[in-house]
Amino acid sequence: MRDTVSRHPAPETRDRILDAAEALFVEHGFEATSMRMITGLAEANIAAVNYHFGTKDALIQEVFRRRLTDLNRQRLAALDIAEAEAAGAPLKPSRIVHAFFGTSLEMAADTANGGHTFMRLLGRTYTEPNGFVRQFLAEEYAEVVERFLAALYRALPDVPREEILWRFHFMMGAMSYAIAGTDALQLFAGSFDDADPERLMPRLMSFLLGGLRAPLPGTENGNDDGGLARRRQ
Amino acid sequence: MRDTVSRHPAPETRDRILDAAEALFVEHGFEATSMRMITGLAEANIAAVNYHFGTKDALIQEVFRRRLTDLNRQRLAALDIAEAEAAGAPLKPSRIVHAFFGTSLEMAADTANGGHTFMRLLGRTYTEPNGFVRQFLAEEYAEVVERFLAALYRALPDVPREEILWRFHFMMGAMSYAIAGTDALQLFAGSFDDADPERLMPRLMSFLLGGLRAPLPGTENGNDDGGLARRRQ
DNA sequence: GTATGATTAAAACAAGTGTTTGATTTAGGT
DNA sequence: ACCTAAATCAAACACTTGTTTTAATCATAC
Repeated sequence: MRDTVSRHPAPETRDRILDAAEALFVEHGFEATSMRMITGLAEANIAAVNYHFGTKDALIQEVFRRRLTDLNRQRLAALDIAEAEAAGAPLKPSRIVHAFFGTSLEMAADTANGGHTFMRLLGRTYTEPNGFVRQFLAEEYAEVVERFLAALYRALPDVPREEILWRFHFMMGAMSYAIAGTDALQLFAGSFDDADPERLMPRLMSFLLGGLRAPLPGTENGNDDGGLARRRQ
Repeated sequence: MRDTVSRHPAPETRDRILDAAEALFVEHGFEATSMRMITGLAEANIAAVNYHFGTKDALIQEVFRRRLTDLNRQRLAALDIAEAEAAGAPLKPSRIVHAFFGTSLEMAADTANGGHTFMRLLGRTYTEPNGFVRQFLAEEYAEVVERFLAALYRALPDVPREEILWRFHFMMGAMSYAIAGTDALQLFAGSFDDADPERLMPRLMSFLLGGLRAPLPGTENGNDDGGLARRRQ
């Protein structure tokens, strides 16, 4: 039967399909990746994917679920540790940012086990409109986002929550591009070689924190938006 | 003949196809959008797209070209003005950032003529691996990126060029998400209503400039990366 | 009005899509 | 040994894909 987990330790075909799908999705996108490409790379029969997952959409969902559950658990764990150390006091923004994006980049640094592949895929998917994938992401993210936003609200009590929300969103964008990384960078900088992932983490962190702690729009000091923020709130 | 511009002022069918394609691409992606969806929405015959553009790939390319040429011209014009005002002196980073991202957001603010639609599509495409589209983008962007990077290098002589390049990349990511905007934000913040595009510009500008001018990674003061940047360069 | 070239139209093309079927193999429990 | 359920397989399903073909229409110039 097609119910996912059986008594037996689950043969390897299922996992080979997931790995192949993940790799092909990030390279060609969901729609451009056919079942035959997947089963071909996984060296499985074409019917295997329907047998193990039911439909292509269910396969896509499972590709996300298996990694995202882990990732979000790590994120929450990192936040737990930080909050435990703070012993009730509001966290420093940098700790929060690091708990979230640090774990993300750690997974992205894992090129051997496909973590990097997956994070690229994830970054793209936020802005993609794959109806059911978005819905699924929203559910999978609900708790994590709630916890981290709450932490940021406490850490930055003077900043309007709306603003924090947007900046968190911007940070996600920067991270997404950071992970897409060199491939995308070469797009507008032909001669570019330094892709040292060791340096990516501090690079991104500096940028994110700089953005998060930037003076609020509408503030007159140091903002200098070129005269475009005439409208004050 | 299928040569693009004829003697006659070009009938409207061609443009209807481009508009329809643009709208559908941003909603479903390139591969998931079929010719029949396009010609259906454009109220044209299925053969019309091959007649006017040759192939689907050529159509995709033209969807980008017609807007990107304009956008990049505006970006360069904005930079020209800024440099003229500076009269040879290095520009302020904020002016450069504003010349680039301000024009981008202006196009994104145009919801009536499809500018918003296109900018969302563009933001996604940077990180997408559509072989020939990426190649095309690289060519189309070459001059603009060269000019803006050169301006930033002059404006921030103390910052390693490598670092500037990365931060420019991060800024592109933040902008991409900013434009993807509310749709993506609702993904992890269900109750969210403020999508006022008037406020987006100053919001993003503050964040971008904060990130661009953040202390360099490895710098000991104010960095606070949570202790992960042990490795010093 | 007729010739000319650009555009549109309907129909078909081969190839590829996700999914299903039914038979066959594999493995484990009693 | 037999039985049973899980897993794999080859083949076919109905349908959609991008593209091409051939004929019909349209507008304009002479």
